[in-house]
Amino acid sequence: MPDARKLQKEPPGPVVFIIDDDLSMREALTDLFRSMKFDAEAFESATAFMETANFNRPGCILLDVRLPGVSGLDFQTQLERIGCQMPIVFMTGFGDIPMSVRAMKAGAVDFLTKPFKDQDILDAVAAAMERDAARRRQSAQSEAVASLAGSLTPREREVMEAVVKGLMNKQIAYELGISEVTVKLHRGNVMRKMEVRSVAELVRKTEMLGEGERPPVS
Amino acid sequence: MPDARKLQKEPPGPVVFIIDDDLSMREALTDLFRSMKFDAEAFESATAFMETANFNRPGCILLDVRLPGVSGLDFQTQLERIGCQMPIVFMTGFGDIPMSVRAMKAGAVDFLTKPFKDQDILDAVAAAMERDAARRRQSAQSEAVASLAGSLTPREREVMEAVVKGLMNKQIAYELGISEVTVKLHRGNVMRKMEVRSVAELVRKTEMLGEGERPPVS
DNA sequence: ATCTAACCTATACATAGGTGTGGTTCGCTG
DNA sequence: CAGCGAACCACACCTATGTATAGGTTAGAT
Repeated sequence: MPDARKLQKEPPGPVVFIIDDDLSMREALTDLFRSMKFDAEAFESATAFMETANFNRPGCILLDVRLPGVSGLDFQTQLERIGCQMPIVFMTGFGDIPMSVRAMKAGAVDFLTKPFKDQDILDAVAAAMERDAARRRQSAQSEAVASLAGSLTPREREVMEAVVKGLMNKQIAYELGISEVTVKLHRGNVMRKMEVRSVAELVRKTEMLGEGERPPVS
Repeated sequence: MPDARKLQKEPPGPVVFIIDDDLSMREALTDLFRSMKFDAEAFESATAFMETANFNRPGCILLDVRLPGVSGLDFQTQLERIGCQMPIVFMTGFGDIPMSVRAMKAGAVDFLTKPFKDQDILDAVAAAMERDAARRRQSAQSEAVASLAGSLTPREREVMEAVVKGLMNKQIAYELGISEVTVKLHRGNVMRKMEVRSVAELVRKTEMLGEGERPPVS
């Protein structure tokens, strides 16, 4: 991750990224959200957003379906693929049902038809922020665990997996072809490095490992 | 559960419940699904469905949005409230975007606009069946665990909770105000009744307890 | 060549967990 | 009241786990 420093320095306040080709809409929305507690940044196109925005910030995206270049729906797919998990609220003046259904199936928070009331978009953004915060909590937890697990040696990892499977030391020893004392040694290291003091805690921590991750890019 | 016997006797094949006030549509869909591997049952209205259908069967619901009496969307809410978790595929000839979004947010599998191609509804139903099967697997597992846990005495349950928290026997003994030997006794009973042979397994089983349930009705 | 990390082993002791036998008490129910 | 199940305790015995000490080998880095 080459831009880790940049991410660290970002302000923690949630931001609303507005992507719409209509200038007056961008201004209206920017004003609206700044009048609330939120940061707001507006972009004219998907490419402008991709070039400028830091999409690892806490926040959400307000996305117009009809954009110059790629459509909002395709852009949603694109964001998904590069690992941007920011919740998306769609807006459209000329939409149809299949479009909205596709967006919702792909995980959109809401799909608003223009014109909408201020309250509608505020509610949608609130829901999106809530979803983002939840995902972020989950993700932070699982990264913390992954970081601990990263300090394990390969052997310790094997032992840990066997322990959470419920195997006894002697079984682990047999399976790995080593002596029971060595298993105890590794096991002790695992407990220390994973910062747990019981098998129960260890099981719960390891269960968070296969969940919150999404490889950034390839 | 007064109708448990009835549920047991139902055939296991997945069924498509079709709810549409248009007779020709009902017939066409019934024929279509019967020509595939599915059972199909058609209803003219939501009330007819509620009176006749066994909605604990594996299957899904094809629901027209515009119905005599309650709307399809309200009916969705209603089903949710009474604990019917069958996946719903909406169909409509006269829908709008907010309608489809509301349905999708409430968990609908799909929202098709009439006229649709056979393949569209077949795909949607396949997805719905898949979702139902997944939910059913999950639910069956968690019921099996709940059943095991149901055979525990109150004290054994307390001990189990303490064990999965990672407490040691002596801590459990202190917290419950009993001796350590008694804790061991209860603990042994817990392991036997829950059909596990390690704390790791026990933790995993208990983690399935607060998930798959939904009280049928009040 | 030396150092280090990762891996392995052994002995020894301490603590934790599991099982069995036997017995007490209480409250409920036939 | 007798029987039963739940909950409790104790003693004894065994197994499993944890920790510490004191080593050993190997592969890769300095």
